[in-house]
Amino acid sequence: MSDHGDGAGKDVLTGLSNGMDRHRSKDKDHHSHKHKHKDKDREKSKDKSRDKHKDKHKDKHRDKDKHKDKSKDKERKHDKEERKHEREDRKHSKEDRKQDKGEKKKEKLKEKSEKTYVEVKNEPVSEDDDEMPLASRSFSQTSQDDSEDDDQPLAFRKKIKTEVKAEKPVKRKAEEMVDDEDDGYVTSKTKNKKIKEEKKGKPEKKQTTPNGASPTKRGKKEKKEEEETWKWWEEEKHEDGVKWKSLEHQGPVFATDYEPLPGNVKFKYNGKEMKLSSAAEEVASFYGAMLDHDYVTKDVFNKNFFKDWRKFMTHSEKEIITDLKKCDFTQILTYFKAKSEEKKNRTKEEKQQLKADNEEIVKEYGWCIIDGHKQRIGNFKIEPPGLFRGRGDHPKMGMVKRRVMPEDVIINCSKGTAPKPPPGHKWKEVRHDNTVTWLASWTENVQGQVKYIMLNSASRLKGERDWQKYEIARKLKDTVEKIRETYKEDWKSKEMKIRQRAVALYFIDKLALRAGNEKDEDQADTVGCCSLRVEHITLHEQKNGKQFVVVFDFLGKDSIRYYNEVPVEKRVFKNVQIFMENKKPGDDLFDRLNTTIMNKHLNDLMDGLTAKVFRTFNASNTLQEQLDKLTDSKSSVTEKILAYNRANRAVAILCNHQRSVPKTFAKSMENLQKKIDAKRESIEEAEKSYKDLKKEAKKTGSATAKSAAEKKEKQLEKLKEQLMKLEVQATDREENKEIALGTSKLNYLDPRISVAWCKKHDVPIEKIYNKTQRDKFQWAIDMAGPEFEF
DNA sequence: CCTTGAACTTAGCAGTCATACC
DNA sequence: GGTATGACTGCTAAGTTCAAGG
Repeated sequence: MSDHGDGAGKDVLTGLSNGMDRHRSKDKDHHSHKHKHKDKDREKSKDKSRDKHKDKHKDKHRDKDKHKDKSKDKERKHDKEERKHEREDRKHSKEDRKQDKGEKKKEKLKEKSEKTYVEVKNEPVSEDDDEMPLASRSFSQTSQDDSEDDDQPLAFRKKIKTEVKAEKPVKRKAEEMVDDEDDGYVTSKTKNKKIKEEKKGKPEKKQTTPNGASPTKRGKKEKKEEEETWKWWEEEKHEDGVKWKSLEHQGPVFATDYEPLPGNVKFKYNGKEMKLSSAAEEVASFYGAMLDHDYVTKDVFNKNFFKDWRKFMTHSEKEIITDLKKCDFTQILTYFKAKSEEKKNRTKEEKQQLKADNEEIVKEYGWCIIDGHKQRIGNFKIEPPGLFRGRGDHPKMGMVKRRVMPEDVIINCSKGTAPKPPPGHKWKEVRHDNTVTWLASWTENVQGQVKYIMLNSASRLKGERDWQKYEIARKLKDTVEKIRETYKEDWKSKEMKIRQRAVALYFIDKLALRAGNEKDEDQADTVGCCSLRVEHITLHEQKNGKQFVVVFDFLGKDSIRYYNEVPVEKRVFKNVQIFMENKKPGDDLFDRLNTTIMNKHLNDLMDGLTAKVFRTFNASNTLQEQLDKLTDSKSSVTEKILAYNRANRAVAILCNHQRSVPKTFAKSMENLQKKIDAKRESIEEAEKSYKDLKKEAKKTGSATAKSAAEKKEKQLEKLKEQLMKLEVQATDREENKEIALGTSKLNYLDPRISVAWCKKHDVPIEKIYNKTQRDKFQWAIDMAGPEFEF
């Protein structure tokens, strides 16, 4: 097992017949309580036998068969229930840890060395058969020193760090100022004037022309010019930490005011009509509009909603409405449905008018002027109020997301250019912080996180960072072999922490796992590499003819299931065995590790290296390899594109980018199959008549018959070709049904690889990237020649 | 050191749009 | 001309990372 270099997981990468069993975990279906209970029971029995590995394995096997039965959803339910049970355990252990932290250093030290000792004792068993008796000897002997070592250098490091910090000038903080009028006045004012002039100049031209003769042509032309002119990648970069010199914008667009329901739309409680206060009605309508959605079948959702809804009720409403089950929102739903129907049926003119209105808003608020250049803003609209739709098993789903007011919003811009708040309102604050890239921000009430208005991905600010990201990934390509040697060496380390780190890094490298930060209890329970728990992996000395197989089965980001059976090096296998010893299913697999430790180590190995760089590197590298492998320069453009898509798919599989099977998938597949069958039939027919014609031509020898036969032959060929195309389409679609290509294309694949490939193989870039993507990757399209290699 | 929070990237979904197809 | 379908876009949740403060 020394194949690491090209990583397993990659043998899978043609993406065509992947050995990985990946399943989506979202449960979209309604689930009956029956299932729940069943799962619960199963779960219980599992709990009982959790310390017996054999039983556990069995259990997992059963699970897998179940997957193959396509009962993914049930499966996930099971996972969930399981987690719920074990959450308790986790809480405890977490609390223990927290307590640990709180205690005095000396005690901590003692405890630590004790723990190390325990682990050490187990060590030799597994190490013995491997190859280093040395380690086993030194391990237990030095363990105590180790723990001291462990602590001491840390203390030293800390000192050094603080010293260094003290010397360094503190990072420039925003000069948080309540708006304009003050010192920097003259300079900023003059600067602003310049900008304003520029700004004034352009839009005015723009606005006048559309009213004139040929609006569309002219508009397009100008837009093009604007977007294509700024080749920021040929300009000098900003000094460290500074994100802009000048920034001017119009502020965000707020959600439209609440529009009360018409009088004939009635909410009913306990069968009786009831007029709600405006605030309560608004929240009720959020719920009513979602009545068809799966969310409303979930207890957590309903509970959260109801609790929050009551906060918006008047006193008397609160008294009456005490049970969500007695609420009847159906008229509200009907109303919204009718409304969207109406929307669909609007006349052309109305639609056009609407479109024009929207464009007007974009023109006004969708752009900013940054360092003298007009750039598109990504999300200039403030999120409207509604019910929080967390993904997966989110404890906060259904909570009311409040309406954001100007008073909640912080504006960030150049001095003296602050946009006016909507009439009758004030901004929460106006600041001028050029060390950040956001134009406006507010704190959302459900999770308490800050939300930002930022630039579009075609902007310099985003593009530059994107470019930089890929440069770091390329740098990793040069050093990755060395890093691999290092961590392989570390598998043998006598220090548990280092071993864990090395094994985790191996997974990150080989499987492109995410780092895996710790999460709070009030978020969905998902994990990444460092936060894997014992319950997420199972070990098999032997599985499907392969040795030392680790089976990963966990919910990752967005509660997407990751399932993968991975043959690993023996040493890794043994190490994981050790990590799992004496642990409950809910315990951390890498109990000595977190993302901070991992990233710190990575940064020591290479400047700028973090866990996620491996994902970028892995993805881009894979694309390059696959393209080189799959592209036949003699083939047609269509075939080349197929090759590209396959390479892309390989990456998507590696990164576990899934999507739900499109709702219409089965149907459209059926249609396609019908087409294929029809085509087959007509081929048969054509074949028959061709034979007949040929016979006749032979018999009669007439020229007309002969040419008719030839004609038929050609037709036949054409038909066959069409059939082939359809078949390719069918397999392509089938292979793609659960895989999302977009995410990797947008976030992980160095666009220069694709651009170079297009240039080298004479494939028009439009075939690979749509307009938005071309905008985003402008820099790459401009700078990468056919010779570029990742 | 550990926790928390800010800032920025990555993610899938749902609605809309464009286009192929009848 | 209408409809079905896939592509695209907007949306916003959910990650990662870094740095500050306790």
